Amino acid sequence: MAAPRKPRTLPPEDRRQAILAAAADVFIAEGYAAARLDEVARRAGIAKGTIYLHFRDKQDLFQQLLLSLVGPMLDQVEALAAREDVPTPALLHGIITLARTELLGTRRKDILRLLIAEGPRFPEIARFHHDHVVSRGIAMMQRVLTRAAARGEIASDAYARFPQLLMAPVIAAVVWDSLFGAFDPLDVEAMLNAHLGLVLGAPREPTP
Amino acid sequence: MAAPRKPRTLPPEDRRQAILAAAADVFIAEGYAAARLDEVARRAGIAKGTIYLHFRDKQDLFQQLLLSLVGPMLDQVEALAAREDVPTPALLHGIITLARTELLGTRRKDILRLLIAEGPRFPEIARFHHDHVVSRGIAMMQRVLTRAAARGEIASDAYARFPQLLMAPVIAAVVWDSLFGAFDPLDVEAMLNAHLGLVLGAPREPTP
Amino acid sequence: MAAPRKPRTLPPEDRRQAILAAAADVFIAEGYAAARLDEVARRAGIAKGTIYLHFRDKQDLFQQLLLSLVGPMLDQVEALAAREDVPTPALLHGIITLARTELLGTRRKDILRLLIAEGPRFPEIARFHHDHVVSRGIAMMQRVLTRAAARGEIASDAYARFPQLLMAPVIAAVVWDSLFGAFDPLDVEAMLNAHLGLVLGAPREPTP
Amino acid sequence: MAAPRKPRTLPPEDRRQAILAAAADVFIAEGYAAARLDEVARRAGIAKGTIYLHFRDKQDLFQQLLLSLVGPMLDQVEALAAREDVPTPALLHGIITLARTELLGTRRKDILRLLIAEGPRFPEIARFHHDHVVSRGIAMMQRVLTRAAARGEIASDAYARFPQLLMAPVIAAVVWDSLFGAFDPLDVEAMLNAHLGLVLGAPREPTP
DNA sequence: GATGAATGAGGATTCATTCAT
DNA sequence: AATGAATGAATCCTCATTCAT
Repeated sequence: MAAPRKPRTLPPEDRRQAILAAAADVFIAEGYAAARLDEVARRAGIAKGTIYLHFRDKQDLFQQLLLSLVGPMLDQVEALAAREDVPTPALLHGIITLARTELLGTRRKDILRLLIAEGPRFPEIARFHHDHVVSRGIAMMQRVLTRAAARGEIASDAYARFPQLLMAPVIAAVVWDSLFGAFDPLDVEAMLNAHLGLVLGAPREPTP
Repeated sequence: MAAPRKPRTLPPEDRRQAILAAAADVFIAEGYAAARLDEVARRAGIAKGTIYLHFRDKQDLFQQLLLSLVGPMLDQVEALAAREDVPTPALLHGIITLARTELLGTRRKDILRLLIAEGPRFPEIARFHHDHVVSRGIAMMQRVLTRAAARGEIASDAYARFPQLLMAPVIAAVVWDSLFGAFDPLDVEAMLNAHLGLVLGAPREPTP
Repeated sequence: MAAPRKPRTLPPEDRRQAILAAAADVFIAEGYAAARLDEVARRAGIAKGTIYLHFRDKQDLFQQLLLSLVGPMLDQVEALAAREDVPTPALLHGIITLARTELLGTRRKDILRLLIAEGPRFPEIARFHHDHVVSRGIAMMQRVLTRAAARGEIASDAYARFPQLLMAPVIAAVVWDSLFGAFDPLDVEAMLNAHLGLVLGAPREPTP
Repeated sequence: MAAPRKPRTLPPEDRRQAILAAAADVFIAEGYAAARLDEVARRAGIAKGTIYLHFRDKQDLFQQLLLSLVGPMLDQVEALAAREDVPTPALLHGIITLARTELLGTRRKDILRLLIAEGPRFPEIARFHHDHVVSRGIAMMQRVLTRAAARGEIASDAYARFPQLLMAPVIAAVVWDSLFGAFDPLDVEAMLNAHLGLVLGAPREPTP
C-alpha cells in the first residue's frame, strides 16, 4: 500500500528510555514499594506487559533506573577532573555550581533522595554509586583540595582531609529542599555562595 | 474464634512503647510501604490486633513513631538554648557533639533517614518536625552564631546567615553513613572536629 | 458501713433486658452480620464480656432477641382470640388496628423486616414464629372469617380460605415503609381503613 | 507472584454477567455483609481479583446487581402500560399473573427480599427502584384502576386510591414464601386468583 | 459477677507477574 | 513485539470470643 505513516512501535531503546522516564516520575513520587507498575505503564504510554519486555521485574526496573543516572553523573565528574588545571577558586566554584544546577536544579535531587530512602534495601545500588561516582568525585576533589591547601588557596586543609565537607551543604540543601522546601524555601544559591566564600577563605572579621 | 494464649502481664503505656520500638525497627528496615504490621506485632511480642488498640492504623502508627521523637529532640534543643551563655566555642562544640552522640550515634539517625525518605508522603510530619524542632534549633543557632560573629569568635557571619551550614556536615554524615557506612565508613568524629575547627576559625596551615 | 447507695449490678433480668433492647437497636440498624457486639455493649452501658454472661454467642443473642418478641405477639393474638364473640366488623377492625398500632407503629415492624432479612439464615427462628404466632393467628382469623363469611358479614369467603389476604396490606405497608417511607410516605391508616371497607363489603358502585 | 492457570476463553460482557449471576446466588444466600467475594469468584469460575476488573468493590457489585434487575422489571411495567386498552379484567389478570410468574416464580423474589433486607443500608438503591420501577408501576395501576372504578368494573375505588392494595398479596406472598414456604407452602396461584376475584367484584357467596 | 485488653482467624482489596491473543 | 485481562499471594484491618483481674 502506502508508506507506513505511524510506526506503531518505537525504536526499542526509545521505548526503554520512555519507561525509565516514567519510572523516575513514579518512583520519586511514591517510593519503591508504593510505586505501581500500572502507573509507570500509563505514563509511558504503553501496556503493563511491555515493561517486562525491557526489564526483568520491578526491582530490575528500579535498579536500572538508578544505574542509568550513573553515566551522566560520571560524565560530569570526569569533565571536572579534566579541568583540574583551572585556578582553584574557579574550579571549586564550578564544582559547586555544577552540583547546584545539575543536581539541585533537576529531578536528580529527587533521585538522590530516592537513593537515600531505598539505599538500605538495595545495597548493590548504593555500592555501585559509591564506586563509580562518589569515590571518584571524592578522589578528584581531594586532589584539587590538597593542591589548593598546599598553595594556601583555601582556608584550611580540613577540606583536603574530608572532601565531604565541601559537598555537605549541597547534601543538606537536597534534604532541606525535599522536606521543608514547600513551606520554608532555602536560598540555596546564596547559601552555597556563602559556603564557597568560607572555603576560599573569605576575609574574616578582624578580631581585636 | 480467637483466644488470648499468653496472658497479659502488661503495664499499659509500656505496651505502647514496645509497639513503637518494634515499629521503629521495622519501618527503618523496610520503609513505610513495605513494612508489615504482622512483623511489628511479632517483634513486639503481641498479636496483630493489639496494635489497633493503641493506634488507629498503619499511618497513625508511623506518624506517632515519628512524632514520639520530637519530644526528646526538642528537649535537647531546649537544653542547648538554656546554655546560650556558655562561651561560643564550647557551645558550638556542645551542639555538634550532641548531634554526633544523640543523632548519629543512635537509631535516631535512621529515623532521620526515614523522615527524608517518607517526608514527601507525610507532609504534616515534615511540617511538624520543622515547626517544633528544626526551626527552633535554627533560631537558637542563629542567635548564637550572630552573637559569635559580632564578637569575631567565628570565621564568618555566613554561619549566622545560614545556620544550616553549621549542621550540614551532620546531615551529610547521616546520609553517608546510611548509604556507604557499611563498606566505606567515615570518621565522623574527626570530620566534625575538622568542621568545628573551620567554624571557629582555626589557624590555617601556613603556606610556605 | 452505710447502706449500699449505688448497687453496681442491676438485677440479672433487667440487665438481660437492657442487652436485648440494645441488641434490637443494633441488629435493626445494621442487620445480623454487620452488627457489632461492641456497639451493643456500648448502648447497653455494659462491658462487652458481660454479654457472654447472658448469651452464649452472637447467634444466641440474635435468636433470643427474636424469640423474646414471640411472647408479646402471642399475647395479642390470644387477646384477640378471646374476643371472638365480638361482632365481626368490630373484631376485624380490632385486628387491623392492633396490627397498625402494635406492629406498624412500633419497632416491631423493624423486627419483622429483620426476620424477613435473616429468616433464611435462621430457619428455626422463622419456624418458631410460624408455629407460635403466625399459624395461631391464621387459625384464629380463619375461624372468624369463616363464621363471618357464612353469615354474609364480609364480602367473600376468599378471606376465609386465605386469611393471609386480610393481613397482606399490613405486610405490604411494613415493606413500603421500610423501603420508601423516608421519601414517599404511605398513609397507612387510610389504606388499611380502605382495605377494611373492602373486606366488610362496602357498597359497591352500581353497574348499569 | 501469580499466573493465570486457566486461559481465558472469555467474551467480555458474559464475564460480567457470570459474576452478577454468582453474586446473586451468594448475596441471596448470605445477605450483603456475610457474603464472601471468594465465594462469588469461585462460583463464577474466576479468580478473586477478576471481580475488581468489573466492579469497583463489594458495594458496587451489590448495587450493580440490584440495578441490573431494574431493566427487566421496567420492561415488564412498560409492556403492561402499553396494554392499557385491554379490558380491565384481562389487564388486572395480566398484571397479577406477570407478578406471579416473573417475580414469585423466579429468583427475583429473592432479590426483592434482599432489597427489603438491605434497603435501609442502601437508600439510593431503594430510591432508584422506587423512582424507576415502583412509582411507574403505581402510576400505571392507578390509571387503570381509576378508569375501571369509574366504569364500575371493579369492586371499589379503594384500589384507585391505594394501588398498593392490588399488589399487597403479591408482596405478602413473597414474604410468606421466603419465611415459611419451606415447611408451610402457600398456594399462591389460588390466593392470587381469589384476590383477583375480590378486586373484580366476583359475585359473593349467597347467604342462605 | 463484671470488665475490657488481648487474641487471631477471616475477609476485602491490591498489584506484580504471566501469557493467550 | 505489544497488549491487558486474569491471576492469587500478600497485607491491612475487623470483630467475635476469651480470660486474667
